Amino acid sequence: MSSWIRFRLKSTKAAGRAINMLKRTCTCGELTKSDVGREVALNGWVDAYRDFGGLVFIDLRDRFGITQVVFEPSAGAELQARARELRAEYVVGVRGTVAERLPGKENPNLATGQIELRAAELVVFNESVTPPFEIQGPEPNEELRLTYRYLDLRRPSVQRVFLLRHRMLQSMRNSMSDMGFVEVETPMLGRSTPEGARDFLVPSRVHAGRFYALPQSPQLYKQILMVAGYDRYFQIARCFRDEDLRANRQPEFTQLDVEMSFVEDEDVIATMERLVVALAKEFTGEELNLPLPRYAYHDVVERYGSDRPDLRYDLELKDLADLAAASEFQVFRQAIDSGKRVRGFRVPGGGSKLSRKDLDQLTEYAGSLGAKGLVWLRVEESTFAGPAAKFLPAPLQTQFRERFDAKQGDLLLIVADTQAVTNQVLSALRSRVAADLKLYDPSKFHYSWIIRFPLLAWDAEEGRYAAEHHPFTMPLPEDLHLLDTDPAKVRAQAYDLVINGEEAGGGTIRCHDPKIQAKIFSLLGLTPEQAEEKFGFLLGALRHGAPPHGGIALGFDRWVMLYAGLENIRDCIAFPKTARGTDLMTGAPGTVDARQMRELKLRFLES
RNA sequence: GGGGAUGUAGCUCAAUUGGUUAGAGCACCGGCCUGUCACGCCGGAGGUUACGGGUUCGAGCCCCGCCAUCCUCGCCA
Repeated sequence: MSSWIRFRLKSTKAAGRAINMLKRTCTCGELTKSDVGREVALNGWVDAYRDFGGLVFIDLRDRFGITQVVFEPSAGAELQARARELRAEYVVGVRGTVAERLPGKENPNLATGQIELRAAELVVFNESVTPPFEIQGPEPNEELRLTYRYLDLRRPSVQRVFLLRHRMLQSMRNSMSDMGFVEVETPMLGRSTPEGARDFLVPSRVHAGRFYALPQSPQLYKQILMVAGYDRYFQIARCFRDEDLRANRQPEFTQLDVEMSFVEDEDVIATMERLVVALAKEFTGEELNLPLPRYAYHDVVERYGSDRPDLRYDLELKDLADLAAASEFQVFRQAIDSGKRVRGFRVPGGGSKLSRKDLDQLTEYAGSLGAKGLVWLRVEESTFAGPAAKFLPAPLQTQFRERFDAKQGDLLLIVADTQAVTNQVLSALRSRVAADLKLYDPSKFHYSWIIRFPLLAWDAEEGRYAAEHHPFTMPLPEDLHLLDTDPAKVRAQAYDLVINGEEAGGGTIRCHDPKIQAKIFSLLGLTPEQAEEKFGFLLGALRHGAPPHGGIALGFDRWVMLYAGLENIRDCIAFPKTARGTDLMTGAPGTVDARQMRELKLRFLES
């Protein structure tokens, strides 16, 4: 039994007894044979009732477990009659004696299956209308689960997730504190800053026409805390981004936000690895070897088509430019001639395991991601099979074989297109094929760091560079000279933690050198005046004695999702939003009345 | 904003090529039952097939529109 219940039981003993209150002495998950003979009281929800006329059984449920209660004739006709009225999800208190079950009547599926509670007193705290779905029944559809979230959250399989989330939160907080980090809260009502995602805005009543913005992350505050000398900061921070949602993306989410002073990237990475090792051990039982593998951004994009590759399986991409150029196959030739790329990967055993229909579906999938086609080649004893095979003469087929180290029964998947499209399509195909063919153990985890991201990315639409991470990132020292000559080649002191192909977190060493910062601003198309206007408070802080500093933010929800074995981030957020940002339980976002609008001096424009 | 999937009883699902009165299990209601634990047995009620149009002798099924949920591209670390 958890200690807080014992504490409450003691502390309330002397308090005045409310009428009809029957306080529990135990939870529904803890009674065993050693409790036989005790008089106890349980509180909980009716999970199931079985009425035999002369004998009534109730399964009583709370978050600790289920205990069978039996109402025998000897308890009195009146008590039995009232027990017979109980229905699913009624909330009751039962007092009685713990009894050993009759021989042969034990239930091995219940932790409490050796005993039952012989009821002597029953209090119905509350009845329940018939629930829209059964708490222990088949999984209702998600729309219904979110509408009746209070019932969904009552389901044991869901409670398991939130108990895990709680324990991970506690463990993380303790680890950070033990490593000397100070937890500081930063504001939710802040100032809108450019760059990054769209802000959620909150209108100011006092200052009509002005708005607060909910934080996309505590980024600027945590840097200011470093200037203020807090040295090691962390926060379990709620962040808000008003962008379209995905299976792993919610408009408000929780991140472990970290910042450290007097550090280089190695220090941040090493510190986070200690945390990852501790959590992995506690919640997955796995002992990780340190350091975790690290890959340079350019290498993983080349080898896997993604900056967050799922490395639980191999399926490494190969470049085929030279072979494609030597072929007569128009799809390949045209791609090469127009400066595009031809790349692909080998699926071990895929030639025999994937049917023609599977391959057609993969082709369709590739098309939906922007590819004009998908070249597939089944590797046979000495030849290739597939629509494109006839365009590849035997000597070239041999070279393909060697390039992929292909064996009979394998499958080659090849895409000819731009760098961006081949990346996108091939990385998506990698994960889909790996999942379809079960090329990895879904209960295992793969952790890696992706490092040396580009500092800047060219934004064709805006005609300027945009910060790849954020505008206060420090370039790699050896790339500093490229800021003037070839800014796109400058690599950043940036690092992402990737778990199973999910971006679990990312961070950078910050730029505390005003000269370098000024240069970056100018590349971003910001004049000193504009930079001052937008980030003045941070720049001001950086001029008042800023230590070298850097940090990271880990996506906590995604981490819980992975460790809970979930495929959807909503399932580890107690009250999540739908993909369109609504809350089906509360109806948010809702309208507000005219008086609130007037107070804020806002008017709704019909679109 | 684009692409895709789904929507049938309270829930989970079925319903041949467009063809009789849209079915099953669970839940619900009534009855019986002293050892069940997915209790069992008997009986009952429950449907605007998301919604709005259309085609057809006839639509759950085909067409158009629309709403909701999910996945995804764009977007977003």
